Amino acid sequence: MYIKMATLANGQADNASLSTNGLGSSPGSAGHMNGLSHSPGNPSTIPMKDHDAIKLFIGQIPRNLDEKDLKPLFEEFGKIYELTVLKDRFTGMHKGCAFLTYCERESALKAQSALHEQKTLPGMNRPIQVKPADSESRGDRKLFVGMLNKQQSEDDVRRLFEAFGNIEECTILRGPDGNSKGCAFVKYSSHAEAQAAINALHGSQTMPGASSSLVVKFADTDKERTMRRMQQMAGQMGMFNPMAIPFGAYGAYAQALMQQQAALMASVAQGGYLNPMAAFAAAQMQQMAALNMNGLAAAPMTPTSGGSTPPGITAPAVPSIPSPIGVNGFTGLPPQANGQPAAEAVFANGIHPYPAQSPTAADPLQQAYAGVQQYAGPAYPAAYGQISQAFPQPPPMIPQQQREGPEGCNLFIYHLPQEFGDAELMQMFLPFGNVISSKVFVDRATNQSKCFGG
DNA sequence: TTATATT
Repeated sequence: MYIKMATLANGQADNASLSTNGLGSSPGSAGHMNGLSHSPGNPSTIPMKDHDAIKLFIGQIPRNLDEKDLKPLFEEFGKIYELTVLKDRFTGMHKGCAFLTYCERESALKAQSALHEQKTLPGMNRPIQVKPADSESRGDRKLFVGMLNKQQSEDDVRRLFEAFGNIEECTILRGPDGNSKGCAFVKYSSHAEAQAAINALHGSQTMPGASSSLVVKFADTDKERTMRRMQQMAGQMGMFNPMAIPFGAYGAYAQALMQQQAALMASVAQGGYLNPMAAFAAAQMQQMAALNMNGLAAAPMTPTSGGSTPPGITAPAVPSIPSPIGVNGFTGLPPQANGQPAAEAVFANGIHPYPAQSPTAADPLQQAYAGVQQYAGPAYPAAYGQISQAFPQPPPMIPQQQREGPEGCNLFIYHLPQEFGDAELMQMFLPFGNVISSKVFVDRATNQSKCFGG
């Protein structure tokens, strides 16, 4: 009864709160099933929470701790209403954080002041985070601040921003060595404060040593962050990396497998054994599905948000641009990942594969490799071997009958004409010597040539 | 020059 009345008094009444049992709050949805929470049904055992209870976000949790391990730590501060470790929706992988709601608001406040950044759980190198979950507050209030002087401290940044509102958090982004990356996050109590800071400070000054004036803007949304990560990853491995093929073709299968293999996956990932491609694929399988894996064209990436257009991937629509055929060694890694551009030996078409002296300068998505390089090793070595660790019985991602020549004799060819098949490919290269095998990669869905092969 | 996570 108390709850029902309190709920109504608070103006929060909805259908749920007026349901037959009078319970105004229902914790979580499916998520709480695995968590620690009350068992509905027996009134005498139903824990009730304050109508103004605070849902806390707990961060920096070792991935080997689950709800029952965490419970004792937090019970010190009061009766727990709900405790849920966050897990990846597909892989089940522990995300290293949790949500915690106490029955009483006061318990949450006590826990926050006693624990937030006050201790570090075993195996973590940052202190535990205990603070109201994002869902508890509304609106964009976190700013990204760029073009700071690398010497500036959190206090310096606070001083710069405090005039515009109450700063809840201020963090300088630092590399592993502790050096500032010249940017920071500043979180205000409200959106209005954040906006005021943007209006007053963005572009207002240039810090010593910075290459342009101060940047003050709302921090990236999730979607933007994901896009950024994909771009970075794409740049690191190169969009022509043949390793992309198995993931593209078997993405759905891999995804299903990953659910079954969640535990193994998690431990492998924690151990750091997955290569970037595999880790990327595991983490971003969802997003990857929307991508055309050959990297030339991309499906429109959710142009739903009214915000800024996601940069990068969709921009260079190469297919309409005729490109010279390129021939490249299968190294399993993109050329730029090998450090120096590999042997600039023979270029069949005379076009240099890289922008002169500056392989890193160009947009990786626009780097159309064209040239001949030696095959550094067996096909698909790097990732195939390691993926096997995560997939004990990997699907036949690579045609087993595909023949591979001796080391140094295998070539990766791209920018093939659409109509090229295996035979044409072989024909083209026969004049240069005995061809053991030729294979043009074909999109399984469309049966269209992907315009590259080996 | 966008982090260690936010059902």
